[in-house]
Amino acid sequence: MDNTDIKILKLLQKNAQMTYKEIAEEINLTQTPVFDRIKRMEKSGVIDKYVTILNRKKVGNSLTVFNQVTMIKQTLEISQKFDEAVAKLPEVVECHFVSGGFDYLLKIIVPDMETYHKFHQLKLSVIPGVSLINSYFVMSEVKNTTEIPL
Amino acid sequence: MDNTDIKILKLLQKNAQMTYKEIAEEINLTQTPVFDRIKRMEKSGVIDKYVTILNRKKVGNSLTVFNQVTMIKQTLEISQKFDEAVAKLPEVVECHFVSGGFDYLLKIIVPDMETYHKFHQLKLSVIPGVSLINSYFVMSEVKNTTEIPL
DNA sequence: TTTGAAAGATCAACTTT
DNA sequence: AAAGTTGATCTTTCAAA
Repeated sequence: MDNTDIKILKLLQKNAQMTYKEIAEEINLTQTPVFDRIKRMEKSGVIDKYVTILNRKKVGNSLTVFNQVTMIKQTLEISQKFDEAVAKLPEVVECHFVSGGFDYLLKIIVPDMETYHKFHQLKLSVIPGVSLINSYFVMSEVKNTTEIPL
Repeated sequence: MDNTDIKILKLLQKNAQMTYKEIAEEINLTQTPVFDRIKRMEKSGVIDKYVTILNRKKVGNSLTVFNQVTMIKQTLEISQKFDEAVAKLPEVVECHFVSGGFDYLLKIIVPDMETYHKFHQLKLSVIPGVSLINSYFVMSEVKNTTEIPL
C-alpha cells in the first residue's frame, strides 16, 4: 500500500460511486492502474465492501440508544452465547466487548421509545448472563462517519 | 415508501454495487421501475450516500476507544465549540450528545495505544470546556454494521 | 416493457521508467 | 520487472419509443 493507494481509498471512503475515470483524473493517472489497484485491494481485503447509507430519520428510525451491559460473570460460554444472540438482533448495530466498569457497549437503533422499551425488556435483558443494563439516550448526533482516518 | 422500496433498500444496504438488473431479478421486477425508485429515494434523501468500508486492521488502525466526556457546564456556546472541534478530528468517527451521567459519547479509531495517548492529551482534553474523560478500550468487536433495521 | 445510444468497466497489447 | 498508457470490447445505465 503506497501513497497512491491511500489517495484512492480516501476518495472511495467518501463516495463509492466514483468512476475509475473520475478517480484517475483526481490523482493524475489513467483508468487502468486505478482499476488494477482497486481490484488488488478488494482481493487483499483492505477494501471490505461497498454499502448504501440511509437517512435514519427518513426511514423512521430516529432513536439511538447506547447500552452498557454488565454480565453476571465473564466465562467464555456466557460471552459466546451473548455474542451470538446480539448478532441476530437487527436493532443492535454495534456491540463492543470493552475493558473498564462494564462488559459490553451496544449501539441500538429503533423507531421510538416504545419500541426501545420492548427491545430492552423482551430482547436484551432476557439474554442469559445479562446482569445490568445502563441506557444512554442520544439527544443529538454531533458526528457519525464510516471514514477511517488514513 | 412501500414494501418494494424496503426490499430495494435492504439489498442496497448490504451491497451498493448491485446492478439495477440484479436488484430487479431479486425482487421480480424489471430494471426501469427499480431505477426510478432508487432515483426517487436518492432525491428525497432516504438514500444518503454510497460509501466504501475498509478493513480497519489491514489499513493499520486497529485500536477502538470509547470516551465518555463530561463538560464543565452545559452552555450553548461551550457545546457549539466542542461540536466544531470534534468534527475536525479524523480520529473521532462518532460523537453523540447523550442524556445521563456524562455529556458526550465518542468513538475513536487510532493505530495504537501511543497514538491514542497523544490524541487524548493533545487533541481531546485541550478542547475548551472539557472537564472529565473516561476511556473504554475495545478488546473485541462483536458486531459493527451500517445497516439500519427495516 | 422494450430498445438503443452513451457512458462505464474490463482487459489485452504496448510503452515507459 | 513494475507501473502506466492506449485502445478495443463488453456491460450497464438511462431516457425515449
